[in-house]
Amino acid sequence: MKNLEMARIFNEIADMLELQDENLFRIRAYRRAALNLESLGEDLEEVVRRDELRKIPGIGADLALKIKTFFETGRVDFYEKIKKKTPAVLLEMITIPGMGPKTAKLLYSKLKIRSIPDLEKKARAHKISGLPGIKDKTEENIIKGIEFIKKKKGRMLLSTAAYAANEVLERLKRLKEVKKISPAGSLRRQKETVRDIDILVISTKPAKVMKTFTALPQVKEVLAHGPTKSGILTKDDIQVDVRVMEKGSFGAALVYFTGSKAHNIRLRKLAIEKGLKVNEYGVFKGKREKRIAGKTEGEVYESLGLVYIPPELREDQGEIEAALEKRLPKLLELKDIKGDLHVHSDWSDGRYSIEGMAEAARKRGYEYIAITDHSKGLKIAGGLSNKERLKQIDEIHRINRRLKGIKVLAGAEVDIRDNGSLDYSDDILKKLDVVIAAVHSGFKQPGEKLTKRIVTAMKNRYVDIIAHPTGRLMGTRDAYQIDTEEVLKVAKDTDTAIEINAYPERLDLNDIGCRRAKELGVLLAISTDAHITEQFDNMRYGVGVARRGWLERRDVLNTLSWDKVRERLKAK
DNA sequence: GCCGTTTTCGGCCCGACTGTTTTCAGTCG
Repeated sequence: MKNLEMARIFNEIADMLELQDENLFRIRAYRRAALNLESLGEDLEEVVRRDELRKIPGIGADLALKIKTFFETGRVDFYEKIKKKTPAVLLEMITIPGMGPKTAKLLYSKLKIRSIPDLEKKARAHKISGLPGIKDKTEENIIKGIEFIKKKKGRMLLSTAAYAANEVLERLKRLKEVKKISPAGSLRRQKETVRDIDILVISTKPAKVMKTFTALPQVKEVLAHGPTKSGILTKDDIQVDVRVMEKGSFGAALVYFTGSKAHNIRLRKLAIEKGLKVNEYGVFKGKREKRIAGKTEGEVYESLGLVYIPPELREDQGEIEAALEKRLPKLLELKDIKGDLHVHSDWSDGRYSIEGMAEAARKRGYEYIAITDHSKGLKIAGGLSNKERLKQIDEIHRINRRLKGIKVLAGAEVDIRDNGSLDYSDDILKKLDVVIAAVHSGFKQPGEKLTKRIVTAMKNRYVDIIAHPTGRLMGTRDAYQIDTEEVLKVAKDTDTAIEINAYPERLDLNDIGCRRAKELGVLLAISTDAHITEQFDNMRYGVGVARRGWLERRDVLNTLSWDKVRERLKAK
């Protein structure tokens, strides 16, 4: 898939045009196109082949031609040309927080900056202060900015952000001046990774809130401290921004701070078409700017002729059109989940007994779990031999007779071997209630081979679910190069469910894949892959992915009750 | 550079904070 590469090129073109002081809207066009390529559900090359590039929002005649040429020749001439003209150091300089194209160009031309270390050296030697419009403070900020990018870790996992946000929320909630508080931003949209944490506070005493926030014990550095908006860096180098508003603006502010940016832009355009104006304070009408909405999010959407759009959909990926036509999906909710179909016990690499896991699941209100310990080939994870597997099946049957209030399915996470065959023979597989097949080796094999292994596994009549289909571990390992489209199509044909693995590092299948799966009529199973009881909590991240993928209850296998899920699994 | 049931040309989202000014440009989200 070259989708991301194409997006990167467009983003880089936008950066370079910005350095050339180009028309802002032309720059925005490149960025918008890049964003839409990043979130494209299918292989861009397929779209080229069908000659449907211009159906992608933000791709017009010019960009379509650039994409087409890129696939034909492997290069984009305009990109190569502009790149030659732009000093590479300028592109690096604008990644420093607080430094935009104007400052970067000024420093470059006046001081002949050659590299970031060179810039740092000159800043520390006070060569920068004294240039037009620049004094000591700016110089200090440049040094700080360079230090920041040196240690910058990029985006954090959603789970990390949720934890950090909660620590700040809990602290601020204790203030009597805080009337309402809500996380916003990509955290609220349940994006798989988050850059920084946005929090909205409703209070009539913003100064007090700002003062408390910037003095919290977890603060390492105050990045900004204004009357209603402040930003801090925590001791874990996580940026948290808090904005205080009055209660009549709560809904409008929450829409604004939740984003995404693309979604907000669409809302504001829609408002203009209706003679309205939207900002974080509300929706305003007429010359006298009378506020007609703002208190709740529902009110804001309604005033624009839309039904309420859940945060997870706010990406300008068709949700606005769907809301206009009142055909938004009724998204899956955590409470719809009736059980967990991928759970490990101490028979393989889990920490707790089968009963221990079952008991914890029952307490969560689940009707069932599937114990799916590893198969014999995965020795490192304590995979079960044929004999042990049969013994475990008997044991699970015994436990079921004893246990009240929850059912345990006898399952297995069966290794897909190098040739696509499975790690147990059919006469063992058929004794299991649920068979999950997964790739645990050969991650670097060519895409065709990996795809073929998974496809072959799905064609086995006993395989019910494919676990973590792309194998990615965010921050550690990229997705392997499988042909997702092919996998999904075969999943549909063979009536195999695809897993949404809810491990925060995995979230695999991801949101984009889920949406495509739904379009193709593929059933998903959201599973925690829990190795300890606490990991059952990760279900909410899996549900987050599903919601971002527009999934409804009927699209997810484990929303079915015990009887139905058993029937469904047998039917394959 | 994109886009169109008011437009194929002329629009294109909106505001806070900072550092430098003395009314605002630059940057960010």
